[in-house]
Amino acid sequence: MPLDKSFDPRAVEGKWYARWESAGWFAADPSSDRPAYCIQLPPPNVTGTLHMGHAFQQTLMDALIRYHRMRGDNANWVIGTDHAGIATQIVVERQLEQESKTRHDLGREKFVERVWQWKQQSGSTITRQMRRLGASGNWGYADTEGQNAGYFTMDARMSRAVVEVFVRLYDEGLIYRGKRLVNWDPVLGTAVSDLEVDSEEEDGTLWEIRYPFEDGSGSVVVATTRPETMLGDVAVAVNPRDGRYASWIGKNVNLPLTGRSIPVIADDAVDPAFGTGCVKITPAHDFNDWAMAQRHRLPAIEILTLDAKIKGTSYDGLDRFEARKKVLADLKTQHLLVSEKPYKLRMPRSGRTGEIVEPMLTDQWFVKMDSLAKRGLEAVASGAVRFYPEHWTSTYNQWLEHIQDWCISRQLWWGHQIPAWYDADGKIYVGRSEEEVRSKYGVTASLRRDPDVLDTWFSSALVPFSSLGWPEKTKDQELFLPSSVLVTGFDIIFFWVARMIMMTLHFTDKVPFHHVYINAIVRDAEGKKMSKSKGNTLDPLDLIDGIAFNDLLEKSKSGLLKEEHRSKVDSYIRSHFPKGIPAFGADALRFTFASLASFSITLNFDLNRCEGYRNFCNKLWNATRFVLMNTEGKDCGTDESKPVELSTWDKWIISTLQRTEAEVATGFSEYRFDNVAGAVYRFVWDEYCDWYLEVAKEQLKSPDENTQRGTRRTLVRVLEAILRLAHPLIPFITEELWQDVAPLAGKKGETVMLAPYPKSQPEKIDIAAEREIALAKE
RNA sequence: GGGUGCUUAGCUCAGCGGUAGAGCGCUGCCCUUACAAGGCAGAUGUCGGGAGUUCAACCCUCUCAGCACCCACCA
Repeated sequence: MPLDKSFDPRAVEGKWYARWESAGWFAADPSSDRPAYCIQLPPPNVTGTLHMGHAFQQTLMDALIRYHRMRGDNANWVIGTDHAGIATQIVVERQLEQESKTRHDLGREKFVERVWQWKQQSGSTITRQMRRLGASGNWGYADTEGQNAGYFTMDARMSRAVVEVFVRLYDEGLIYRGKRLVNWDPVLGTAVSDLEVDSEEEDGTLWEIRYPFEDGSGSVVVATTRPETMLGDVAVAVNPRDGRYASWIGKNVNLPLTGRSIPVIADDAVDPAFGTGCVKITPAHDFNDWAMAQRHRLPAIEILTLDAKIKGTSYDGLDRFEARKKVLADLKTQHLLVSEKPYKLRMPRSGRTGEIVEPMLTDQWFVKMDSLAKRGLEAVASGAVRFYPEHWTSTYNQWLEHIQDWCISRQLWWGHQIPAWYDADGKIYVGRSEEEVRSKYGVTASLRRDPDVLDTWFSSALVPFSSLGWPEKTKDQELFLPSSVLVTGFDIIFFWVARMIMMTLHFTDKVPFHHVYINAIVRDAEGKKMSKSKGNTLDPLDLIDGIAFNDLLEKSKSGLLKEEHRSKVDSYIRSHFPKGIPAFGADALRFTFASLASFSITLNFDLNRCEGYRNFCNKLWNATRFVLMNTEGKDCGTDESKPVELSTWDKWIISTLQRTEAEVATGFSEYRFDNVAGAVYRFVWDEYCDWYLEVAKEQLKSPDENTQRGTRRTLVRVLEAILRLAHPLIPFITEELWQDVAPLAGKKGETVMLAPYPKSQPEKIDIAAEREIALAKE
């Protein structure tokens, strides 16, 4: 049956994915002694949906996995999803909000139950979408929940590893608990780590406030962006070398609005050139001030509650921003407000909620980082772990060289609860379970478990070994640890990559992976960040399936609350997608990603490119159509005993194929997917289609049987090799076509995905033929 | 303040110490039975500015300018 006149991705994609998966061809072989090739998927948020960044990243991983699988490696793409503590908890809390409830109305147990329900309900979305992309993940591996979605970071098996790691680190003195100043999200009511705080420049005000000397001899003027914190001031600091103020050091000022007496102290950290050169010191609510207070043995006076309301003064109960207004007004009436100037400052906001973070003195759990970081640095310095592109090494090093202890406790309900218990005196007991704690420490009195959960990244850091069955000794750890390459975004080098390296080294003495490929960030065609409020986000599924204009418009605006965003998105869609988006198919999308995957930091996704590569798929389809029309049912030279006559053109295309195969191999080994795609593209279009097929048309008219046979043989053999060569990038179309082409080329096998990958054979390079054809082309 | 990357055709990007490349777009002609999602022909760039090294620089060095990003406690 002849092929359709043009390639229709819809007609082939669905059937082949189902076939591959049900045949079990994605699975690794745990008993094989073939070389292992393993990739750990950065586990996406279990309740998330696939975005362009995922699709890009996963295309590259799938290409690598398919390439190595075809090369005969024991390929294992370990898949899983992440419980995404804060993000997921927020989603469910918003749902509750719709019902006018808070999580406290439900209580912890019921709330967590509710999150699990949400997870069960929406948890399969992203893995379903990955399948549409053709991702040949090892779905059944580490799949404790029977959903063919790999591991889940909160499933029993993964959780066990988390507890084990926590207990061991605690016993080794690498985890400690203490009262520290931490970044606090007052709306979520939890600590967040340094990394989870983003500060952007914003418009603020710099106020100057007068603090009179106690002895009536004048006053000090301090500059501040946060006047309300003066309620917690314990000192005013000046630089010891600042001549203007030398005589003030040691004197006391009367802290306005409170009547407290506080000293003027000297500290090098004060910049004489900034503001007035005098700084108010609020140790309980500022990191700098805290450090300074430590140096001068000053007390910390807490003036904020955990929900950021003033406490312990006459402003009691006022929200921090209300308090600011009132403090300023009161200072004004007392003529103590000297000036008020607009000022740009960096506002620290919680990464998840956008709320202004408040440094807050609280009891938290920390991981001591210095020794772990040292090993992490060594692993990269020695080349045991290598970054692609290499320049990311400096980013990694810089962070590890200045690392702070990691605050791992979160005051949330969704996550791994910390395995620590307290007795009535507040004494801490850490163990794998309450039973273990009781027997280990001989405790009989009542114990209360620490209510906090762990930072989501704590469990993510363990994935390279926890997904392979740790703490048990497993064959899989021998085979698949270290994994071959980690493909991920630069934004999580600190959050995740560095922590995996440190944790995996610490617990297994192995690096988690040999290579780290840092992929580009996907932007829109103009290089702008994709964001929902701009309307320039693309849904990978819409590129595969296509979407009508009206549906796209509605979809892009859904969930947008602000009218200004809605109208902006409206006009963006109207101008950029007046006809919606045509269906390009998964192969075209994948090929586009690969083609754009150079080593640059951003990938500007251009729909026109995608269209070009859909055309490429169509070209391949039609080339196959031509070959089939001319070879099916005819003698293609499968019988080696029959003589064939190969023309210079035949020898040339075979020779050029060898070069292309070598180019592809180099591209894969360097993670230059753009070069892989480019080599395939040029060979198929510029050489095979534009030249060889045209020449073959003539050769097939030759009266000589042997020439005809040789031409047909070359046509099908080269095409069959092309299909295998291109399969890692465009799996669906190549599988569909290979089924028809392979038998003509004398190849057997159920699927192209397990056929051997073409390997360049230098002996088939024919320089004379190449030279001759180069001339002929001119 | 520290660090990283970028600046090449209208757009998005490759590139190499030795005569400037791709895709898309553009111009003209072709519905020639594999493909109009196509074919053939064609136009387009003092490779950000300046200086240096070299027989030779888009590529190496220095410097200036602009853009982007990351980290950091200037109130």
